[in-house]
Amino acid sequence: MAKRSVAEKAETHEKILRHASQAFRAQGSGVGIGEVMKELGLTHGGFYRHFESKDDLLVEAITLSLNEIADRLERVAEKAEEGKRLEAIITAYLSSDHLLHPETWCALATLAPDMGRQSVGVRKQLDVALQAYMAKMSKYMPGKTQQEQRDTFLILFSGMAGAMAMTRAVGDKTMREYMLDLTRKYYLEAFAKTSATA
Amino acid sequence: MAKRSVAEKAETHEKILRHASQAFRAQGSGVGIGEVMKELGLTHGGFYRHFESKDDLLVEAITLSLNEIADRLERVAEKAEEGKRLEAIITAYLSSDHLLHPETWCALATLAPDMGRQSVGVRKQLDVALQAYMAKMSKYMPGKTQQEQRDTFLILFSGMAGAMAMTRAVGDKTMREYMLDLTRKYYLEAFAKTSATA
DNA sequence: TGTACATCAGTGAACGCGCGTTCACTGATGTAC
DNA sequence: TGTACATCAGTGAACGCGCGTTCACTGATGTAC
Repeated sequence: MAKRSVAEKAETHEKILRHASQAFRAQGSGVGIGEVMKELGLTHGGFYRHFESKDDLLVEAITLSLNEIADRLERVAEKAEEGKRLEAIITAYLSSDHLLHPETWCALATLAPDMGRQSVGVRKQLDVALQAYMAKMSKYMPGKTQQEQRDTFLILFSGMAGAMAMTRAVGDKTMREYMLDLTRKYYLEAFAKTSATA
Repeated sequence: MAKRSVAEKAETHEKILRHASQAFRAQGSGVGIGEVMKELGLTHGGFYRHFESKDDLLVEAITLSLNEIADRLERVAEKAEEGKRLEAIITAYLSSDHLLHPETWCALATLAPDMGRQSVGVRKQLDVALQAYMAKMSKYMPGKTQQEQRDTFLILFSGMAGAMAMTRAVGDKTMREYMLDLTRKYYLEAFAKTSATA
């Protein structure tokens, strides 16, 4: 209707971003601008006062998603006692809550193939977000050097994201629960064995 | 133009299916019917003489894709000498060829999240294709019982599919190659260690 | 084997719909005096 | 502090485009006699 205050504009910007980040995770990067705006009680035309293009929104939304999940897992890790932090991360990542709520969890499990199909410009920006995800998580990974910790992050998180994606691809509910339990046990055993190892 | 012979119809049907199966893997399930038909020198209207709907095509195309990749990996395994078959499968799956040619390789690495967003009816049919994939591959998996072999398939293939999807999500070429090598070494070490273990 | 006719693969226009983006307009906000 | 005016967040129509699906039409194929 009319001009808004600086605070109101920032609020709207964030509402669009947060809602889009959830919508993309839930329904894929094909979600339309009109739909996102409509669900916020706005019309599509106003979108361009906040973002340059849909690609711009996609980059910002995925970046936010990855920051969110990194912070979330960091909180999970910090709540756990020393020595059980990796275990806590794996248990949270491969949880029923993650399976059933793609919109608030890891964007890699829902958008990795979509990310791979973006333009070079978009992917360069997404690389930054991925690096940040890795930087935040790798301190909880086993390994003698930073490089080893990063390697472990790449192996573990790509594996867990694949497990989550494939579990969601399965239609049969019993099979889904089975796969989730199975992979959680595997990653706990392979990466967070508190006993033995040395 | 006019009616075609039975053989010609079957040929067209297969051409549509094969081309769609590659297009979906390369560009995602959003690829349009018109585009698929156009690339075969046909018009969109004729599509419905061969498939009931786009969902029908998607199910058949993903089923074909999964059959194709299972057969391909089976051939790779059979060519390898006894005891090195799993190693051959992992090496082929996490190869540069797979990374660079999503259209002829595993549909799980490109379409798993899309599969998870389909209707209940579509997913029931996709479950059958996934089961067939597992049935063909699990005989090459380590494990004392069929159940153990299937469990290993689920863990290994969801992990490798995730590794491939995340590697493709990375824009930087050096980083991509690094991730591919890293994950290939990990899965070989973790699942196909020919030495030791017993 | 030859003829008449039903079948139906493929065409291309049309359906309603949604996409990303642009733009003239509105009116409250923020600013310059 | 009060007034005049430029700014611009948000609206809603319009742009060209592509989507999945339907349908009247065409003419070669396959079949019934």
